Amino acid sequence: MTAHTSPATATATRRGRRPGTNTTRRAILDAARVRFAADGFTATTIRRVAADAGVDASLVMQFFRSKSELFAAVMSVPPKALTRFSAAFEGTDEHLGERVVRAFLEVWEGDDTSSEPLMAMLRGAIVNDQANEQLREFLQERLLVDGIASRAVDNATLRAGIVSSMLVGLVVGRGIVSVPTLTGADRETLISIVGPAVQRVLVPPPTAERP
Amino acid sequence: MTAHTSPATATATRRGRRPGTNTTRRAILDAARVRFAADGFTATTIRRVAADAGVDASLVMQFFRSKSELFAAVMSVPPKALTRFSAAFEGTDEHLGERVVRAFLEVWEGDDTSSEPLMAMLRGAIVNDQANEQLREFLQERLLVDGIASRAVDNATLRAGIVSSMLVGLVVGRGIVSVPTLTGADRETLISIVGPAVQRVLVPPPTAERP
DNA sequence: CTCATAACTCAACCAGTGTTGATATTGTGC
DNA sequence: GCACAATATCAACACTGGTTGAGTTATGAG
Repeated sequence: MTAHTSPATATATRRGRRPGTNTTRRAILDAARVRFAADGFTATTIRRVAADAGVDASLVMQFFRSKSELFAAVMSVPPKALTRFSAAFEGTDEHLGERVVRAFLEVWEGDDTSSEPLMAMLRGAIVNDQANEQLREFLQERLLVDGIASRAVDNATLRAGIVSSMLVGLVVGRGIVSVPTLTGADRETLISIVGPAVQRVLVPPPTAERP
Repeated sequence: MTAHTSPATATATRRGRRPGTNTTRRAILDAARVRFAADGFTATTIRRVAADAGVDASLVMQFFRSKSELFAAVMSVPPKALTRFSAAFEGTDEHLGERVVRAFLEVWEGDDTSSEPLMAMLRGAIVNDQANEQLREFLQERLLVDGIASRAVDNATLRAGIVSSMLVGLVVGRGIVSVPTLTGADRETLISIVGPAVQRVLVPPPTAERP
């Protein structure tokens, strides 16, 4: 809504290269990240991103070759997030579930800037093949596997995948579907309820589990 | 891919009303259900649905007034599913979690015909407002609430929402993202792992839960 | 200074897509 | 049999949205 036909700055709609330092590429990326995270892949148009960045649409195409590549440049699992998860696995089994849930929620619902690529990935996963593959890989390999693989449990990988997908479901319910009950709950309450459940999946009690 | 310019049947591309009984409306609905469930809302075009049904696109518009209404006619939570869930709550607390998970998976991954409306709803939930609202309502009210509301637990509604969204996440991981580990696991294994976790959310042990 | 090159904008193309109005054929009630 | 409604196709409109090619202005190396 800000800049459309005539940006507020003095630059106006001049025709050629802009004077001064070169910030535009970054600006486009920022705008794209926001849009893709908020509106999803199909609902986000290049023209809109360009407008948000105060730039012509064709420039976007010149920097990134296509809409898909622009999306790919934005949608990702930040390495920070992966580190965060690995860290959650250090230490004893005792409150493992709780730690994992906390890490998950903090990473996904942290400050907007860092969670946007994740949201973009989620929202794109249904329509865009790259996002779908990225999410699959995330759920399959990158997330809890290396953490849990070292633990001596049956179906370790499966358990990791289950926990991941379930927590993604929780995030979707809060952030995309916006279920009032879920959005209304504060993080700690959520952790106190979900934590033990996740614990139960990751570290099953030795007594039961076999009918 | 089948019928486009010249359907395989003898009807050819005749101009007016077809002789015989009237099946076309149902055919359109069937085609739409399949497409919406498989490709999602935006990726599904009216022309494609029409082609699948062996019909001109404008006829689809005549029966259902718009793409959204066609989608609305297809995407839904079948009453059968709701009944199934209610039934899962009858009986003791003891294996409640297991029963709920089983009901959930059976309903969502049953024969294609009955699960397609649910899948359509899921795939549409990101792009289409109606689907989003329907899913929200499903997670919020229709699902486990009436079942769990009668039980004397703190945060009963919240717990219901948590379980629902987590199980939706599981279904998404299996059916939409197609995580190999998850798709590879058979339903009973899944139930045996997820059941206790869900149990832990719905019927928390009286001893713990307060740090 | 000069000139290649990078950073820009403009106008337009092109393919789809939802949607509509006109028309043709069949069924049905009188 | 006949008018009217229901069922069907066809052609085309309006519009969006990704993508492209040509032209315009700054930067930076030689």
